Amino acid sequence: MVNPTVESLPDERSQRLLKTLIEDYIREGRPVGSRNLARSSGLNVSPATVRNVMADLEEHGLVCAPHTSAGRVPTELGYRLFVDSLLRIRPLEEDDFADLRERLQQRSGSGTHQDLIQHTSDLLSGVTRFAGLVTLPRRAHARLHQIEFLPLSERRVLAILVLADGEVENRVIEVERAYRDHELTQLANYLNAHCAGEELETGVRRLVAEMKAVRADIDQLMLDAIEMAEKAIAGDDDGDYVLAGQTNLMGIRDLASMDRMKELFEAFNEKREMLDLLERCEQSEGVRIFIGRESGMEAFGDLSLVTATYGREGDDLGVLGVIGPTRMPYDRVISVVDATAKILGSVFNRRD
Amino acid sequence: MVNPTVESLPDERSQRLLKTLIEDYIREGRPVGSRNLARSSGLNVSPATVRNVMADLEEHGLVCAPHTSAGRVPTELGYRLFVDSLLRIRPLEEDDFADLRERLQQRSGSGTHQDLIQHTSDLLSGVTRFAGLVTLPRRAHARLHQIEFLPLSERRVLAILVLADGEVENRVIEVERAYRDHELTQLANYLNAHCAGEELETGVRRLVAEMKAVRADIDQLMLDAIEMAEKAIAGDDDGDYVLAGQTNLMGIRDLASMDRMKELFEAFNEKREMLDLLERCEQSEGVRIFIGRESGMEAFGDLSLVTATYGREGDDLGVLGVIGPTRMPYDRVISVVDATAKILGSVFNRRD
DNA sequence: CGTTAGCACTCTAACTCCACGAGTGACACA
DNA sequence: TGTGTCACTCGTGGAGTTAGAGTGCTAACG
Repeated sequence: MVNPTVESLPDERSQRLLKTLIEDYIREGRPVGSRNLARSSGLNVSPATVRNVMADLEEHGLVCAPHTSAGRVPTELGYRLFVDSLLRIRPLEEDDFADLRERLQQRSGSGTHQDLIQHTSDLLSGVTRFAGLVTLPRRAHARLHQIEFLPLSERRVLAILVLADGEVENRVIEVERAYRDHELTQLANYLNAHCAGEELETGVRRLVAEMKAVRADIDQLMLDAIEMAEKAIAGDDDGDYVLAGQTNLMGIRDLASMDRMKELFEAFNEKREMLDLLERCEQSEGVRIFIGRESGMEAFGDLSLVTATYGREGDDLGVLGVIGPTRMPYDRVISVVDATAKILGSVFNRRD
Repeated sequence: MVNPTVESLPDERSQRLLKTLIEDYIREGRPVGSRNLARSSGLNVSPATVRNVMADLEEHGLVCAPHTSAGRVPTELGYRLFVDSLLRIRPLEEDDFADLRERLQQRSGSGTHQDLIQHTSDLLSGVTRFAGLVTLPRRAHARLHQIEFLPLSERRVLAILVLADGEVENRVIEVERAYRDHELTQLANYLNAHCAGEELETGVRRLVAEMKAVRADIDQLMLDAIEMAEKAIAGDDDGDYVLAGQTNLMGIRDLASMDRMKELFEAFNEKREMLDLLERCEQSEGVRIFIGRESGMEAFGDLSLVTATYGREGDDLGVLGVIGPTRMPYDRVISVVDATAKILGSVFNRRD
């Protein structure tokens, strides 16, 4: 298989034809034949010429014909080359961008992260008419505002983490011995004095480091405080995501069979595989696109995924994106995903 | 339309035939003809006789023929009469019951309500191979174990409700003036002393009543405490439910079209209509069955809903059930739903 | 009078046949 | 190298056919 760069198609005309072919196919959804392609490409060539070019493209693995006497359809490789080299994405119109920001911010003031994420996912789904997808922001980088401990029973303590952005989290932790009320208050005071304003993980890690440094005057209080803190922040940071508008995917897959749909929805429910996939996105800046099976998910058949990371100031918080048919209007979806990521990032920025 | 009681079918034989017809249809899924019905009914009658009976049943609106020369299919009215009068439900085998209990309890120890409910829903879905449905337990009747207040900022206080069953809830409440730490502690102490162990609503209501009674020695502390408490418990008690195994419904609806499926899934996502429906179930004891459009939901086409309330000691906490094709094995589903409700109720009972 | 056998009729599902249109590959020619 | 042409292929959709299942009706039977 040829490396799918634009170099594999040296001549301008082939590129032009592939581009219009894919655009036409995205628009119409049926294999496009040489006559139509010749016309809509704007090139002044005959269908026969187009057929020759098509034969070349087919050899490069960029298009294929579903059967002998049908038009051509782009392959995954074709799409790949299309989005990588042929597609000109213009950023969202200023109006649309403002509209998007408006609709996202109107919910950003109040409510939990969960609400905001849900709303963002709905928004992505609503605007694109495909499925929207947003991971919950990673908490590891959340800054601690305050921590409190509440005795629940003999050996169980409730830790309450208030984060800088207003989120509150409860963790029930098991402890070795019974603590008295004032002890817990003391522990909390100690931690609040030493870790407030810091990121959860680094805060605790710094404490441990300090402890080792001044080994001399370690007292039981500090030891307990650190142990508590470690237990409290060691929450289920396994990640999760919110999916919206799955139903938009129904009836998409060209002759969408129930079985494949079922398989897909079950994959969404499992979440594990999806999270793996999304994690892979987190590593790259900007918009990332998985076409069809490139995602590595079997159930993804004719679906593609367009993602971007969102975060504040270079610090990634999570991933958002859109799942739609491989045959989707990439330019628009890409702009929307990109813009939404930027807006969501700025919302988190402001919250902090 | 005739009242669908067993009285409308005075003779034994008609009932017997309707029963076998529905059983056969549930098993096979195709219209059943007179020859087959005559045989499988066990009655020693000829197909011709059966045809005569069928004509009667059709007149009563209990069965209908999809087209002239097909067998008969039960109508919604037919199913109604079937489940109301014809169906003998034997309670679950002791083994199956124990198995169910086992599988539910293995998760009951740890975890939040949400986890338990999710698991129950999964269980219902897994055992019946249809969609499981469980509402979150109403909190109004939850008993308070402890309440604490944490200052967040000038005018915002975080209320932490620890309930008797180990659930913890956070509420951010807006207050009129800034409270100092020790004031909040005092308020919490007051409330803990006076309301612990009581149900949220009754506790506060009793406080208000007491306050009115001893109008004389009301001090500001009490006033503030009550106001706080009212704000704290006035949470979003709008209810919610957990649905599992929706995918089991795909491919059910006889020639399941994507469009109807989509409509249905969207109804599930809306939740509002579903919650209305479930609320109606809460009023009756025991198992309740909605057949097809009886539910009042358009999207429910050929689906039926079997529900039961779960709770502790006559005190309803919520509703659970199974959504499946109208053509479902009611005896089994009913037993499973009934048993699950009982088991879940006892789990909550023990937690308390 | 209820039950049964027989019969003509109806409807569906599955199959074949066929014609049409869209599109292709190959080849010869400018 | 590009173009026009021609024979060929393939999927689609409609028409016609058949087989099977099942019905309603009627007349006969106990």
